[in-house]
Formats: sequence, C-alpha cells, structure tokens
Amino acid sequence: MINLPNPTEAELEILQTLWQIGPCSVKQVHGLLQEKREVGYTTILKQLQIMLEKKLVQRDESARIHLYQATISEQNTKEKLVQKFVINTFQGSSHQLVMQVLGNAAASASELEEIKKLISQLEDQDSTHQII
Amino acid sequence: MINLPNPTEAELEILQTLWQIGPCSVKQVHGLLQEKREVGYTTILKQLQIMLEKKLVQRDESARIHLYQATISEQNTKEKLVQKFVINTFQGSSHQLVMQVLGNAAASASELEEIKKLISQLEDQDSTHQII
DNA sequence: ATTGCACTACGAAGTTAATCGTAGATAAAT
DNA sequence: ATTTATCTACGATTAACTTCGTAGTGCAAT
Repeated sequence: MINLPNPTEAELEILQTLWQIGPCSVKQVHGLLQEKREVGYTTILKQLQIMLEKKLVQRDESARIHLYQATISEQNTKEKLVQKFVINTFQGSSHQLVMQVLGNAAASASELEEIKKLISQLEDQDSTHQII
Repeated sequence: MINLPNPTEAELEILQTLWQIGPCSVKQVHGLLQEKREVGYTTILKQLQIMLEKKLVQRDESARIHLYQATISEQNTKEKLVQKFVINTFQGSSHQLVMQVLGNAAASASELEEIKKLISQLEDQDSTHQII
C-alpha cells in the first residue's frame, strides 16, 4: 500500500483512456486522445515513459509494441483527487462541494432520484452504525 | 465579463483569506497563512504582486501600507474550478462527482438533510421550468 | 539629523509539467 | 538486401509556479 503522488492533468487524461480500454499500445492511446485534441505521438509516448518511472503504469515489453496498463485503480485515484480538491477549494468541506455542484449543474430528474436513493442508504447506515 | 484564468493553488490559498477577511495588508495575509504552514513574507508579497498583474486582486495604494482585495467572487471562482475539475476527473459528469463524494465522505445527518432539501427544491423547479 | 524599522520592488533560482524533434532499432515489404 | 514504415529512447525546450533574498524607500523614534 504505497502512496503514489497524484497524477497530473496530462497523466490523468491518459489514465482515463487506460481505464476505459485496458492494456494498450501508445498508438491506441494516442489515437483516442487525438480525437479530442491535437497532440503529438511522441508526447504520449514520453508521458507513458514518465508514468512508468513513477509507477503509475506498467508495461508488457514482451512484444516489440509495448502494452501499457494502469497500476492504480480508477476509484482510488479519483477519491484522492477529490479529497485534495475539496481541501484546496472548499477547505475540506465536501458537503459544501456537493451543495455547490447540485445548485449549479441542472441535474436530470433521474440523477436526482439516484442521489436521493444514495442519501437514504447513507441515513439508514447512520442510524445503525451511528458514527457521530 | 472578461474571463480570467483559473487561480493556481498558491493564489487560491491567498484568495481564500481575502474572501474571508476582506481588504487587508500583506502582513495580515501572511499572518494567517503562517498559522497553517511555514512561508516567507516576501513570498506572499510577490504572489500578491503577481495576482495584481493578473487582475485577480486590486489594491489600494493611497496609504504606505497597500491593501489588497479580491476582484473575483468566491462563488464564481469556485464554480469555475469545480467545472474544470469535473471535466478533468469525471469527464464532465458532475453527477458522478456527487455520488463519489457522498459515498465517500461520511456526511452528518444534518448535512444529508440539507442536501435533501436542496434536491427537493431542484425537483420542484424542474417540474415548473422543465429544462430537459 | 541619524538610526532603525516596516514595507515594497525586483530579480533570480529551483521545480515541475508538457511538448516535440531527432536518432536509433526492429520488423515488413519490395 | 535495400528500402520503407513503425516503434522506442532520449534530450532539449518552453512555460508556468513557487519561493525567497537583496536592495531600496520612506516613516518614526531618538
């Protein structure tokens, strides 16, 4: 359980595609990102090499075309990113963040329903485990 | 309605104190931040000067001791930061972010209550304005 | 008036991120 | 076997952030 530093923006962008499609070549990653924005092939290659050093990804070198895959989980990574963001921007108050987001983004009715369900679940937990 | 670039981490830290206590001197800002972490006086001074250039703050130079205040609003700034964060981390799905946060942070009962109220309000709006 | 203090201005250094070009190596195609 | 295409490796560059030291300026206190 070693704690890796948070990925940067460019790294996160690459991780997202790795999470999405699993182990893949530089070419594949570049192909997908290229659809979103103009970016050089070697830029992605270099990033992946750096990420390898940082142990954000691992690679299979058995073939000439190396295959990369994420070593950190999507869930865990996002948790940490959210945590840091909440601290920086909302002084640690995740509740404030939620209020801000809900008030802002016009969530669809079904999304709101989903959130309500989750809240109910959480409330049930509270009444049993009673954290506070 | 000019669009300023998002503040950096260090800048945001300073903005938070400006939002909190209003127009104040370098010394005051430094004093507050110093309580949280070790930081040099001229570091804060320089930051404020840079932020002045970037128009993130304005200052009153009428007295020898300059008084700085934020030119951008807390609400608006945080909205933009959240927006960017959601795009980078959750591919634009603020709903995903909320689910993540709620599932993660053990929100207190009263906080959940507050969130539920907000959701009810939003649902009422939906049924009247009907955005979707 | 001189000294000392508090404040501002400015420059410079250290870091990290992000990007890409060039070169070298390996395989494929002719 | 040459040539061509495809990959990887590596270095270099650029820009942004963050930090702080030094110097200068003006006010205040003796």
